[in-house]
Amino acid sequence: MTLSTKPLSGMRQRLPGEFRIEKYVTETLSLSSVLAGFEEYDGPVIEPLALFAAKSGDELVGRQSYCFTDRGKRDVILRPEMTPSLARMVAAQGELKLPVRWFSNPLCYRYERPQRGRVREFLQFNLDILGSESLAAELEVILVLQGIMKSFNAPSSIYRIGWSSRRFVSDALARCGVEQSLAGAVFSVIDKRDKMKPDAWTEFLLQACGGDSGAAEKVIALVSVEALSDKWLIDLMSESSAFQEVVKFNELLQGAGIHSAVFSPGVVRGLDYYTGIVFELMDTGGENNRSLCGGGRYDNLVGLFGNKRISGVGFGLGVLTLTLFLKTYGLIPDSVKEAALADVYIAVSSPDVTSSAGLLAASLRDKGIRVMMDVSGKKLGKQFSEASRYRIPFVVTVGPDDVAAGKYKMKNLLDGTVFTGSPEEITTKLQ
RNA sequence: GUGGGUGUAGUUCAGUUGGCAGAGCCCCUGAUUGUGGUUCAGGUGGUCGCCGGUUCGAGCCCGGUCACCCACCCCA
Repeated sequence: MTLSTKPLSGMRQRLPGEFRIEKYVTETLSLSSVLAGFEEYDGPVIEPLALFAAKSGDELVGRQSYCFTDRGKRDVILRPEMTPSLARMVAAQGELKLPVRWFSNPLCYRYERPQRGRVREFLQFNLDILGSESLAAELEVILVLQGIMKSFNAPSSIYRIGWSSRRFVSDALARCGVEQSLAGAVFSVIDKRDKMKPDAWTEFLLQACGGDSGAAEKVIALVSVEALSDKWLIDLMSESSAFQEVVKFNELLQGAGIHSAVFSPGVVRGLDYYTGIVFELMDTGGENNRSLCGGGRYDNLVGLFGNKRISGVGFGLGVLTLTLFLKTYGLIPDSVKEAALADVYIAVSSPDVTSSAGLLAASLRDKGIRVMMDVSGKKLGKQFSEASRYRIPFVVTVGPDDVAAGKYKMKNLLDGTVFTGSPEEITTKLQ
């Protein structure tokens, strides 16, 4: 039986050309994080199932996870996300100086059916602040998010950061007359608003409200609110501390110049552990109908590991969805897509001088010059083709005569000129 | 888990009413035995996803199956 040439469905396999682009994306993410004083960390790929069962949500753990029993009879899971591991790491370190600002770029796993922008093994960039209760922490992570988009040269017209507050929406639903027991169902109906036809959605909402049409109408009014200055909203929420927090955060965002952030009561986020401000980053065009990034505040996650209560705020960002977004808008630089593999190619005209060519290659590399030495043994014309294909700008030819003379010819493939000189002179020329 | 689509050369895809398996690109060779991109000439490469059925004859029709893609669900 012959083995398949394909990897398992949805598993990550990158040829160099694609890997170079992914690397550009992840390195840019890291740079933006470091620029804001964040430190990188990592955690285990395999975790106890219980770590996720508590707070991540039934759908994620029950249906979309890689879980199995290991040889020690432990129920384990390939991490579907990073945040619970992060919470544990912070909970275990009594000596940590709070708040911590950490980021990571973990491979995560979800057993879902693959489609555009969604696979089973994926990189999910994470950035979090733990140990700060202040809204400044929310502001800081969104500032980093905005900085990331800037570093990719994405104009603010092509994306939108929608934000809301779980606490605010719960409070508002109660004031709209939605029973406490129905709030969860109404949450998920709100989340689907953009994906359904208005009539069908209204009907769906009415059901979720237990047939209470008065409450349903108020919920519709609530999610239709476009500005926090809306008079109906102010009347409804005047005495709500969650509303005051939302107003306050809006002022912070506006004052900090984050104009791509828009208050959207419809943003709820799927993960169960979010408790306060939540946000997501969407492509405003139609090509990528999925959020690139989602995040928010979680108050109770670290508490799972003891009586310590540490509040956190952060976001996860799909490297693959971000890459698709960047490709859609032509934001992958040509220098990344068509990077030269070396500064100079050493063409070898005869096997007799391979060692001399190697010596030259090594001495150039010692100076930090990127050198690709021919290993094909093909004739010179082919070796030049090879150099050209790799977009290498210079070719040094090594043959018996050159070795004897101690001087080599170096051709500039961009303008066709030829320079002849000793290894030292060539080094100088290339530096 | 649900629905739709596609499987033919390394790759992107044509393939007429069921009648010899095709093209572009890539790759290789040569024109040019020490100098690339362009051009020209030639060439390698296929169990038509797999199994079965109908037929004198199946890439094409029928049944099954597998794989992949897209969308839903969910989410990054």
